[in-house]
Amino acid sequence: MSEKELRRSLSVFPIGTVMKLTDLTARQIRYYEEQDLIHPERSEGNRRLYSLNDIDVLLEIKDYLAEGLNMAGIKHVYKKQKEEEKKAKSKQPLTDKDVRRIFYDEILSQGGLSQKSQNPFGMKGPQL
DNA sequence: CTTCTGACA
DNA sequence: TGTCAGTA
Repeated sequence: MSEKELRRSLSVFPIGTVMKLTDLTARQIRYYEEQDLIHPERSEGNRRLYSLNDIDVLLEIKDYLAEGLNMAGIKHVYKKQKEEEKKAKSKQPLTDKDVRRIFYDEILSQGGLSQKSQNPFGMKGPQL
């Protein structure tokens, strides 16, 4: 692991800072943690400490939500993303955008995973 | 003052 | 998801 990755993984921000950086409510941020989408560490006083990586994920989740995906859809994306990561280690490296495009198509073609009252019409498509 | 967990008129 | 309570 490079030093840069290590630093991005250091948990140092309290939830208040993450709220301002992501525009998400504390309720949402904690909920996504329950869904195992992020894994913040805890301080001595049991306070959550987030890393830059956690913030990036939160920002991505916000995008997926805006694109009309519900929790099931988002979890599906990350699940598939991990599967691809393993394959990529032995084969050709897949970029983050490739992963997004591939699963965006896959998910939408299946029709499901989109949020009920949202996107009554069509989705705009991934911003690549 | 900020964050945490649990709960729901 | 919002929000209120009672803490730490």
